[in-house]
Amino acid sequence: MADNLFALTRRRVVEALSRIVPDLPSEIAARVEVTPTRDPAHGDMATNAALLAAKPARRKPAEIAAALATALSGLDGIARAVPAGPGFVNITLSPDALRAVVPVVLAEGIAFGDSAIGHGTRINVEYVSANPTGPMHVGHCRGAVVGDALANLLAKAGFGVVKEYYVNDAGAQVAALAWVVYWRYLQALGTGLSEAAFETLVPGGALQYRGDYLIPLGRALAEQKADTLAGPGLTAAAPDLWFDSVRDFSLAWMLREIREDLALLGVRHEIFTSEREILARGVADQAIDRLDAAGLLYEGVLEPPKGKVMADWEARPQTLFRATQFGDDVDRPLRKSDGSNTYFANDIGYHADKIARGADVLIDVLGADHGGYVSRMRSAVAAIAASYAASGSVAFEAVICQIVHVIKDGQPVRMSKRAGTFVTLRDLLEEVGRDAVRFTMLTRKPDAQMEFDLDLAVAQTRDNPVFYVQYAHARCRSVLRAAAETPAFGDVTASGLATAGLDDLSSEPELALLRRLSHWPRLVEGAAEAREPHRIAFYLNDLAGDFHALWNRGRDDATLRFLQAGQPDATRAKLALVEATATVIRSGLAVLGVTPVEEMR
RNA sequence: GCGCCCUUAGCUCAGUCGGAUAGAGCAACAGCCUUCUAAGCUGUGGGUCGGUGGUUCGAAUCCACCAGGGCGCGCCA
Repeated sequence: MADNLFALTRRRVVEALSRIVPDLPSEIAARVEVTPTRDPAHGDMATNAALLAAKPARRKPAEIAAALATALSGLDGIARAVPAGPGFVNITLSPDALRAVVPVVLAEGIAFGDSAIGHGTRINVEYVSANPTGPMHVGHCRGAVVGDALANLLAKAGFGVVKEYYVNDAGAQVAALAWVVYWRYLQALGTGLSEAAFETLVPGGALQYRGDYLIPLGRALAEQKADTLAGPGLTAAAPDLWFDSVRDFSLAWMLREIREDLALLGVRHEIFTSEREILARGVADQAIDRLDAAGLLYEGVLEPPKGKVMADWEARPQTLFRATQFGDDVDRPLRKSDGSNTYFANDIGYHADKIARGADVLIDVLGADHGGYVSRMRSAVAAIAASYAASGSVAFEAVICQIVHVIKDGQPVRMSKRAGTFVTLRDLLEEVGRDAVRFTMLTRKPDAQMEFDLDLAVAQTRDNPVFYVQYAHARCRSVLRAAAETPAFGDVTASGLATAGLDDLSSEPELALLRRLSHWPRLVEGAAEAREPHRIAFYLNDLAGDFHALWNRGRDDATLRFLQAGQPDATRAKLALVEATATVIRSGLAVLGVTPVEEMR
């Protein structure tokens, strides 16, 4: 039996259909679907094949459906196939065909559901990429979890995945960071300089990043360097004396903090790419030169944005990239008026680097505030792929993560450091724990705003999906532990149960659970193609629901309890189902990066 | 003003490249512990899928326009 009942059945449907409609166009055949039915009265699966074939065949859908139903009815594992509605064919599988999923799951373990639809296509998933100027906060967290789960999901679906973090360590923000840390350093030394006086020295005339979190950096720097970076009398020294070392010290510190936060969240990037390094290696310049050589750059003047007040706007010639040739609304500037690169220009270099390292698809997981950036990056990737990719083309995709509103006691939490309400990722982790954070962040479509209810995330109730799914897994493990104590039940490990006879599994709630398990490979493929890891969380919630329902039916009907004293064969069949359920839950939790719970007491 | 995203039950949200009578949880009401975990389960009620047109065998889904919410709009990242 194939891993994926739906894929197998689909092949059979297409085969039968092509006999009924001999000159079936291949593009029609490609659109044939075999889907789970919404209504159990419609059987296990339905196909739209006859509806699709009707037009090219110039025959009535019902007529083709009838023929298709007849053809399918005789096949092994199909108990019944009947035409229905406007031209569907409803398929009811034999119980044996449903049961066959169990030994497959037990043999494959959490690898069950692995798919080959990715065909090894190399996908680079870039996520988090928080600026190393401050601690990670709740906003970064969603992108981190979504990106990580998406990467896991794509890997499970057979893509060759690279998880990457882009460190923006070259811009003006990093310079601003260095200035603040230097100020904290002088303070730690006990400078007599006033903050106002110091600010007159700062480029731009004002300190940024005023949060207390930089005070420890100043202290550490003071311990490490004593007063060697300060001017006479603990005043500010000339920047060329201290700037590089303070900047490097600060970057290293912040990046270490970020990596620690990510580790606590269970996120592990394979590659950290430094913007400074991209610049130092000349990657950005080279990418821009190639765009220039391709005739895609010019000096021009952009129209002022309409409907937005820009007090200091004036017409200026700039180096522009012809993004409009690739579908963007407007051409985009690559150089600031001081001649340095825009963020976009450097990012072109970075994306060129990702392509040069070998990627067929680039996915950027971005916050909602970067939504306006997508069209220009897509244009740039299309333009540079021609000269960096062996195939000459690379797809660029963006997964946009909307804002997270934190709710506590039914009220929105105001993000305020002064008020002591938490803002950082670390606080969130301490409050609800890693698994709850990850799972909860994945219970919404990425591009929909979400409310993160702190109380719900740790609640031990049905409406908390984290708990509900974990509870189902714990119950599975509990039964298996109990079974292991009765020698008459035999070997109740996964491998021991893989050979169990399953004929006893015939009640409706058991069949419903089998059906759900059989959906898993199909669900993985759909979620991966749609880049929607939240579907995994919803599936697990449904699967847990089927299991809890079966569990409770055992209260009314003793024959549905998993452990049947004196009936080792029936018990082993049920235990195999329990083990398979636990395994698929673990398979899904692994994608989400959530640890399964063995016991809840 | 322009672009992108969103609008589904009282609330929070699913809804499979267009598929059958639009689903789940919460809240409300009625039931289920002599039992492998009642931290759970079962049932009932609840909908002009923001609005109006269009495309077709079929639209919550695709297209156009409109209303409401979010994000963005040269030298920030």
